[in-house]
Amino acid sequence: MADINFSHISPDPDSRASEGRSPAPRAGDLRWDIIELLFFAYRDFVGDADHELEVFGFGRAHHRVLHFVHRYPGLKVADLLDVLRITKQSLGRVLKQLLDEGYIVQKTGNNDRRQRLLFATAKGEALVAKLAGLQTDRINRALGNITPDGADTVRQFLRAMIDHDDPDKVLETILKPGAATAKDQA
Amino acid sequence: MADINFSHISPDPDSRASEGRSPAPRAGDLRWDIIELLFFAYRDFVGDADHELEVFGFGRAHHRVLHFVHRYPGLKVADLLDVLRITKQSLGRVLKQLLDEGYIVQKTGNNDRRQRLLFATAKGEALVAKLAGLQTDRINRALGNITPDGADTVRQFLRAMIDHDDPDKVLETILKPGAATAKDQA
DNA sequence: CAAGATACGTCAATATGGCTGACATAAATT
DNA sequence: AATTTATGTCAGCCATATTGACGTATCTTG
Repeated sequence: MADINFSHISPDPDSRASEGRSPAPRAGDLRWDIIELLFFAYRDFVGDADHELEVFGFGRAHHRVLHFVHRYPGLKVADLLDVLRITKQSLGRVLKQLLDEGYIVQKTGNNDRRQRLLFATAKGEALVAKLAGLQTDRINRALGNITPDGADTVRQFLRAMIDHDDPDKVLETILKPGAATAKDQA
Repeated sequence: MADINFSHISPDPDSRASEGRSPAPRAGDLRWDIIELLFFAYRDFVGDADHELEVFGFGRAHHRVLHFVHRYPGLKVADLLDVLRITKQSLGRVLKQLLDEGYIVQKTGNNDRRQRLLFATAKGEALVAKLAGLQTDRINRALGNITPDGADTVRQFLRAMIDHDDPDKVLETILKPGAATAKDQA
């Protein structure tokens, strides 16, 4: 049945450069290789969590909320909106579910009692750790043949891929120069 | 007004490891740093294209279709479904728009006349190149302070993040051992 | 050649997760 | 006291994904 051998679908002529044993790319060349690697890598990376989330009746949106609440305990709703870059209404639906089902709790702010500071419950911690575990396994596998210096290079690359203008507050802590994470700034 | 200084939202205790000046992570540690960097990096990476696509009334889905049709000219509909991992019905809408508006053309397969081989038109090529240009600019900026060997490390990492079991045919060409892209296998 | 499998297209209904606009309440600020 | 801020919520819209069913052209096979 005319077994498709894909000889006819190899990348087309204008992807001619920046490839092979990575010769220095000429100006104007497009980074098709890295563009595609990012697509597939991210697809499979989030796929790990997606499968597990289905079991709980949650989606990617719930994961993002739970992740940042876990990582930055006491996050305000407004901060969460900044980080996720979605509207209050979109967040509302997802957050309500996580609250109702006991993955997250709210505490009234001490200084400003209008604020609802968000915290993950034990149940929430357990789920987010499980999801991070799956993703960590993938990352560890991927870093398997890479030296510690190489891992730093990967971090440096990812960090530099992020917009640095007008960072929200969470992003600020992540991007603070030099450190691998915000923790080191405290 | 109680300026939020985020001292209270620094990453919580169980993210205590695998950080700093990347000490070798202990077993069981979670890669919170890379998980978050991937999230933000990918968000901004696709954001570049998203903004431009709005101008054309297209979404991310159109970009993905156009990208792979451009990169692998003569791609069959079935192959596209494999790569994108969406259903025929979902692809249908998006593909129809791209066909109707002249970004893609179909040609009946030579061997198998049931197949509709897909090709980008000049108009399609122009758009996809524009989008790849934006993303390439970001990648080049990110690789700015990284050596050629470091860039290879980044590629190696991204490649290793991808599922290698049951690869579809496009992925197969990308993952073929050693080479940076499929082109080198021809 | 007839039967069945395959490649593709499409209709209909549904879910998720975004969006805008409008409005309400409580608490802080001025 | 008036205003602004932080949050929540109602109502509706849109994009993109899903499943299931069905139709048609074409290739493969008994």
